[in-house]
Formats: sequence, structure tokens, C-alpha cells
Amino acid sequence: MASEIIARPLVTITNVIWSFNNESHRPQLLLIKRANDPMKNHWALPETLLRSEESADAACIRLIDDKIGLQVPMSCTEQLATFTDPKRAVGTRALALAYMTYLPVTPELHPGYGATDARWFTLIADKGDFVINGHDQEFNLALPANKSGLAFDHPQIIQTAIMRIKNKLDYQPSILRILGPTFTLRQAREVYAAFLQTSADQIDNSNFKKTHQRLFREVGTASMKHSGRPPKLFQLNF
Amino acid sequence: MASEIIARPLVTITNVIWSFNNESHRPQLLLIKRANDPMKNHWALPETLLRSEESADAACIRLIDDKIGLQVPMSCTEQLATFTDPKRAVGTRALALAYMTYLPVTPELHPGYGATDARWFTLIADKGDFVINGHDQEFNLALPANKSGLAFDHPQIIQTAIMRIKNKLDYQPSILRILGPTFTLRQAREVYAAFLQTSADQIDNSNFKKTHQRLFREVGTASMKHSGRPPKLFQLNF
DNA sequence: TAAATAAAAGTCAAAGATACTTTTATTTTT
DNA sequence: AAAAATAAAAGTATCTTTGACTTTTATTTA
Repeated sequence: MASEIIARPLVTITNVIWSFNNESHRPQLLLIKRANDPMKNHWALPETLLRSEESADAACIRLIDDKIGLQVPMSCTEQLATFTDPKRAVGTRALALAYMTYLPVTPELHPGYGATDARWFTLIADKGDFVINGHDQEFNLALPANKSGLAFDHPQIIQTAIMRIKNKLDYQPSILRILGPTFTLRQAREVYAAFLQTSADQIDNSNFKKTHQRLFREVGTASMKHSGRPPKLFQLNF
Repeated sequence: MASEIIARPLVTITNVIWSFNNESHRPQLLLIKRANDPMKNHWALPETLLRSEESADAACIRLIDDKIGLQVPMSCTEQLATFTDPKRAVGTRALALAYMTYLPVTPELHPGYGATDARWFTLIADKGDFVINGHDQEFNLALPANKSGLAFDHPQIIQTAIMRIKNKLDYQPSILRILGPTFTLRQAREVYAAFLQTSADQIDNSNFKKTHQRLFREVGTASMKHSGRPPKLFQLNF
């Protein structure tokens, strides 16, 4: 068995970075426009190459610092899955070690580090499909990767991310970290609604509180500028 | 930024292979005794190196064929997680792409392919810890990797596998595939009991059926040799 | 000060889970 | 062959959780 058939692949850390859009009240994710080949000028998930003396966790934290200048703790990041199709990258063998990051803030974006542009794309539902929308274009994630316009197998990675979040909604909704350290029940319902493909007011506030109260605790009352009774503030229990 | 700092790691496919022990009525997993360095003579999970033109899924199927001579479909295998600590292997950089396989049979084991021995170890609970037991020794998975006697970070990988199985027990108990194509409710309860650290008769049969019946369907009645009413046979719905 | 608003808090019936009992189909013992 | 033992299915009653809906409360706006 010749040793040259053993793979020594490149390993890209590919990160699905989520935050919350306070205007549209929707979750959003970060895409960058690639400055270089392969897939130059295509929109893609932020990536970096794993380095020799670095764990994937550390590379993921470094990626976030490089792309958006934020030093986040590991607690807002988790491993998603590893994508290994030998043809997923063109011309070279590269594994994608996919991560997810829940940002508690929505920072201003500055292109750089291999990107000519960087934007937030909001998650919307369209006839049962998930679509990410922003910056005068949108990508339907149900389309095959090469049809969608997104680079590589990134539509599939994002789809996997969405499904993971959806599955965890009822026992460990880490996605709520995008709302910051504290949040109202309405905000939580807005996030849930996006992943369940419904609207926040289809989810009854009282029932939502009853069925999820083990997951968060009350930490005070918000001082709202809008009319109506001020909402209570909650914090995740985990 | 010098290009030599970019990692070109080896990638091992590391597989937690489960089957059911019909004597002890317990789930068991496969360990091999390593024939070569690193970690020569240590018990370890079966592994293989990813090849250049091969997906990780394909490598995992190949590993099972090499180690136990079985051609299994992808449906009995799933990706677990990727372990990337730069110090997890000695002397070289190697990622472990961990998988789980649920074997519907318990084949005879024949050492070979880098192993001087290969055995089934049954999963048992000991004061809240999980322990794997067999072949006149046992490994406590709660101990730090280097204390347990198992190679590399394999105790941590097995622990991750157990937790994944436990979390899926109530919505997609793929682990029941180790019982073969059909199974009785008692057998299912035996598997559940092992991961929930209790005994099968602590789980009420009638209630178990009611709360899990959406997951399996009746496909007939077993012809049992033992005394008592013959049990019904079930099949997974997914 | 009254109306409008938004959210919390409460109610009640239906569905689901849990502890427990009874019945049924089989083997073993007498 | 009948009775006892066994193991599993099937059934029952109570308690808990969920889900649709109503009422109350705290705030802003008219």
C-alpha cells in the first residue's frame, strides 16, 4: 500500500456566524465575498486554514477575531460537523471543519482578510425552504450547491447548521445567545419563529413561557420606550 | 505568514462500533490491541487513515470491512465529532474524525490489520460513571485519558459517543439497530437501561411502549423457547 | 384622564405520562 | 392433562403537561 495515497489534506475551519438583526427582528448570518481563487467573487462562509500548532477550537476563535475583530469566549462557539467529499474543493484536497458561533452583538463589518465585502444575511422562510437574504441578493439553501451561487458546499453546511439549531430549540437553545446576555420572551419567540418557519405572534407567549421556563430565569424588567407593559428580562440557565 | 505553519495533518477515522451481547443483554463496543507504535500494546478504538480520493464516510465503511470483514450500509454509521488537539497524537499531527457504527450482528473477531487482539467490551455503569468491561480488564471512562489505559483521547471519544446516544434515545434511538432488524420491547429496554444507568425492569414495559410507539411498529410475534407469553416483534420506523 | 398597547398572569379542557392492576399466551411442574 | 409458574401484553386511574383562550396589569399616547 503506497504511502502517497494517504491524505494530507488542508483543513479549513468554516464558520456559520449568527447574530440578531434588531430592525428586522430576525437571525442573520455572516457571508463574505471571496477576494481570491478558488471561487473568487463568490459569496461564502468565512473560513481560515488550520495551523500546525493549533486546535480547531482555537482556529475558530482566531477566525472570528480576524474577520470581525471580536474576542469571543469558546462558550459562544460549537463544532457542527466535518465535510470531507474529496471533490468539495477544486484542485486540492480540503476538509471543512464546520463550526457555529452565536454572537451576542452585531458588529459593523469591514471587508479584509481575503474578502472584498462582508455582509449580514437574514434568515427567511420561503414555501418551506430556508433562504438567506441581504445586500440585494438571496440564496435558496434547498438548491443544489452549484446552483445557489454560494461557494463550495456552503449551502449544505448552512442547512446543517439550521437543522442543528432547530433540533436543539427544545432542550438547549444556544441560538438565543445572539440576543445578548438578557432577552425578552418576545425576542426569544422571534428567534424560535425564524427556525420553525412561522411568526413570533403565532407562538403564544404564556404557553411558551410554561414549556421553556426550565431553560431560562427571570433577571429583571426591561425599561422600554414603546407603549404597553414593560417586558421581563430573562437569562439562559446554561 | 509562512506557509509551513499551515497544517497538513494526518486524518484518522476512529470508529466506535457497537453491538449487542446476547448473553449479558448489554451493549458492547469493539476495542483492538495495537500492534504498532504509537501506543503499541494499548487497547484502542479501531482506526484507519483517510486516503486521498476517499470521503470520510467511505473510509469508515472500509475500516469496518478491514477489521471485521463486514460490508455494512451507510445507514448503520454516523459521524460523531472531530478531535483536533495538536497534542492528541505523539510525534505527528493527526485529527481524529470520529464515527459511530451500529452493527445488527455480533461477528467473531479476528485480530489483524495493525491489531494483536480484538475484543468486545460491554458497557456497564459504576457509581454514575460509565465503564467498559471485557477480556479480564476494564476501563473507567471518567478517568483522564492517560490514566485510563486506553490509547490517545479514546476515552473522551467513547464518552462523547455515549452522550450522543443517550441524547437521541427519546427521538431517534439509532442504537437499537444493534438488536438486528427486529427486536422485542424487553431488548429495547435493556439497551435503554444501559445508557440511562438503570436496569431493564425498572422501565415499565407498558409505559415504555406508550411513550415510544411512534418510533417503532409491530411486525409479528417472536417464537420464544422460554416460558411465558411470547413477546411481539418491532422494527424501527426510521 | 381615557384610550391604546403590549406583555404578564390566569383558566380550563384535552392530551400525555406514570404507577399500578388485570388479562393472556406460553412453558414447566405435578 | 391439569395446575402452577412465568413473561409479556393490555388495561385503568390518577397526576402532570400542554395548548387555546381570557383576564389583568403596567406602561405610552391621544
